[in-house]
Amino acid sequence: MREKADVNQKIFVSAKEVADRAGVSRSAVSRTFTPGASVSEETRRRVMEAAEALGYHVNHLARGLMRNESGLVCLIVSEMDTPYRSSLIRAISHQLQAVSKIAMLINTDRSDKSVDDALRLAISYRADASIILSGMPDKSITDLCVKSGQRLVLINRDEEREGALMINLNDREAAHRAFIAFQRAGCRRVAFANSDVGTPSLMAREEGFVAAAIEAGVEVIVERFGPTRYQSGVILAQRLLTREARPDAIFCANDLLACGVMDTARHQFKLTVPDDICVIGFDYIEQCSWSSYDLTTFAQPVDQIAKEAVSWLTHPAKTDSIASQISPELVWRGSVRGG
Amino acid sequence: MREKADVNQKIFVSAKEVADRAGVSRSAVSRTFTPGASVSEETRRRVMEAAEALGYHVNHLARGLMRNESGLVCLIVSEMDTPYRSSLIRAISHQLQAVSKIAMLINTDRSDKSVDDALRLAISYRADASIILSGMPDKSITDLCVKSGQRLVLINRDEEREGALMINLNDREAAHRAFIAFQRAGCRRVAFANSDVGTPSLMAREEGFVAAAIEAGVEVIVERFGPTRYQSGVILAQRLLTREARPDAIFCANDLLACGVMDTARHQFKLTVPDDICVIGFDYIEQCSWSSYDLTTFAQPVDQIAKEAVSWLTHPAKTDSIASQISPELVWRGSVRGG
DNA sequence: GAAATTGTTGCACGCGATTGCAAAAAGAGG
DNA sequence: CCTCTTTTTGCAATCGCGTGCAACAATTTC
Repeated sequence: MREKADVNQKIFVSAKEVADRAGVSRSAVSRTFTPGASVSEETRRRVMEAAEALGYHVNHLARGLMRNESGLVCLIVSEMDTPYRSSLIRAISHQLQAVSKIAMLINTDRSDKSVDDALRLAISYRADASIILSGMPDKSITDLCVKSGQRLVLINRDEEREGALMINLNDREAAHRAFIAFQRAGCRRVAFANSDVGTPSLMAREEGFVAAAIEAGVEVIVERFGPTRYQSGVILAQRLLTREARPDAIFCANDLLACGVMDTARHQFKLTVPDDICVIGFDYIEQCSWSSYDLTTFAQPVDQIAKEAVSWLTHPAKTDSIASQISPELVWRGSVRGG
Repeated sequence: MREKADVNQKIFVSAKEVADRAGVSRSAVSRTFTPGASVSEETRRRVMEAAEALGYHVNHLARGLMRNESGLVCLIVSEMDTPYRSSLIRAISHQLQAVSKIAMLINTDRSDKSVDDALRLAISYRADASIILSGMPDKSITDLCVKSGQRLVLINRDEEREGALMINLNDREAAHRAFIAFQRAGCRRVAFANSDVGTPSLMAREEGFVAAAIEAGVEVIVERFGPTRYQSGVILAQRLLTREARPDAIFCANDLLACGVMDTARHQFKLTVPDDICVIGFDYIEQCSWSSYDLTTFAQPVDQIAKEAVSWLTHPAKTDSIASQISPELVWRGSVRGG
C-alpha cells in the first residue's frame, strides 16, 4: 500500500523498550544517559546492559528539542575544495568534535542570498551556532540569529554584525611587511596581483600594499582578474610580465594566485625565482612548501582561528560584539632574495 | 541564579505563536509549511504573513522526530583537507543540498574505532544515511545501521557490507592501463610508488600494476612508505632513484605522491620528465594540471560518484547490497612520452 | 527507636512539530 | 432551497526524550 513509507521506515529502538527490558521506568533510562543525574549503580548497570543488547542510542533530535540545544554548528562556506578553506574546515570540525558538537556543512555560491538561505537552514535545525567563512548575510538575518540565541562567528568577513564574534587577520599590516621584504631584497618595481572578486580581506591586502609603497615613494602596479585560483594567477602573470616595465616583485593576494604566477613566470617567460622576480603569497597552503614553489608567504593560523571560534561558542559572550585581530606570521622561504 | 542557562537560552518563535497572530490553529501553520497539505489560499497568506513578521522557521528537529526523517546525512572522512577528499566532499554536499538534505561532517583518525564512533553519532542524530570515505566500520555497527533503516554508502572501501551501496573504482584495470602506457612510451624499468597504509584501493592499484608487468614478463620495483602525501613521494623517489638500476617509469598510488616524486626527480636528481623518467598518478587533483606538473593521471569522477551516492539515497534499494564499478579515465598529459 | 537526612525512582507534563479523524464550511447540481 | 460532494479546519494523539515533584527507601543522627 505505502511502499515509499515502507522503504524509508526507520525503526530505532527507544528508551521505552530499554526500560521494559531492564525492568525499570523510562526515566531511569533517560537518567542513565544524562551525565550528573541521580541513578543507583545497580539500575545503571542493568540499563546499560539492556541498551547494549538492543543497540539503543539516545535520540539527539529529541534531546535537542528538550534541552533547546541541538549540538549542531553550521559551517557556511563557498568553494570548500580550495586548500586554505578545506584546512580551515578540517581544523574547525576537529575542534567542534572535541567539545561534542558536530559540524553541518553548507556550501554556498558567490551570492549573499545563498548565505541567507544557509543561515535560515541553520535556524531551522536550531543550530547552536553558525560560522561563516564566505559571503556576508543580510543584517536582518543575522539579527534574527542573534535574537534567537544562536551564536555567530564571522571569519575574515570585515563587516561588523552585532552580537557576533569576528576573527580577522591584520591584512594591512601584513601587506606592509610584504613591501618591506621586497625593499630589503632590493626590488625596484613592485606589483600586486589580485583577484577581482573584491572580498574585504583581499582588498585590505591590496590597500595595505599600495599604501606602503606610496609611503615609501615607490610606484606600484596593481592587476586584478578572476577568482582567487591558480588559473587567474596565470592570466595575471601574463598581463604583468608583458608590461614594458616588467615588475621584479609580485605580492599575490593568496597562495593559489602565487602558484599560477610563479609557474607562468618560469615556464612561459623563462624567468628564475627569486633572481629575476620575487614572489610572496598569502595563506600558507601546503602546496607552497613543495619544492617546485618554496614560496615565502603569510601563514594564516587555521588552528588558532578554529580554537578561538569554538572556544567562544562554549563561553558566554562578554560584550555585544567581539573582534579578534590576528597577525599572520611571514614564513620565509626561497621565493624572495635575502631573508 | 542560573547564569549558564541564561546565556545559552534560545528563544525561537514557535508555530503556536504564529497561529495566534494569524488567528488560526496550530495545524494550519503546520500545513502551510508542509508541501501538498490542504490549506486554503486565504489562510496560507495570513500564516505566511505572521510567520514573516515573527521570523518563524519550522523546527527541523521536531519535524524529524515526527516524520522519522532528519534530513541529515553523515559524511565520515579522515584527512579531509587533502585535495581529492575535499573535492569529493564538496561534490557530495552539493548533491545533497540539491535534494534538500544536509551534510554533517565527522572527521576520523586512522583507526576503525573512530569510524565506529562516528556511525554511532550518526545513529544518535537519526541521520537518514551515512557515507563513508575513510576507514571501515565494524560489521556489528553497520548491521545496526542497516537494521535501523539508515542508508549506508561505502566509497572505495572494497570490503562488502550487507545492505550498503558500494562505489568502487576499477583500480586493477586502471593499473593495467598504466603499465601499457609505460610500455608504449618505451620504458624499460618500471616501478610502483605506494604508501604503506595499505588501504584496499591502494593495494589493488599495486597488485594490478605488478600483475600486468608479470604478465608481460617485465620486472617491477615496488616501494612503500608513509601516508599518501607529498612528503612520502619525496622519500619514495629518493629510495627509487638511488637504486643501481634506476627506474625510468614510476606509477604512483595517488597524485600527491606523484607530485613529490616528480619534484624530487627534477630538483634533487636533476632528471627531466618525461625524457629521463615517466610518471603517472591517480585521482586527478587540480594541482596535477598546474604547469609545474602537467601530470598524466587517472581521473576519479567525483561528480559521478557523488551523484550515484545521493541518488541511491533517495531511491529505494533494489537488492540487498549493490556494487557500482567505475572505470577511471586516463587523462594524458606531459609526464609520459608519446600519448 | 524515632526523626532527620540523603539518595532513588516513577509519574506526568512539556518540548515543537505532524497527521488521522471528524466536524464545519464551501461549492455543485437539480 | 435542499442534498451531495469536496475542501478546509481544529482537536487530539503521537514522536522520544528531559525533568520537577512527590513518594519511597536507605542511611545517619540523636
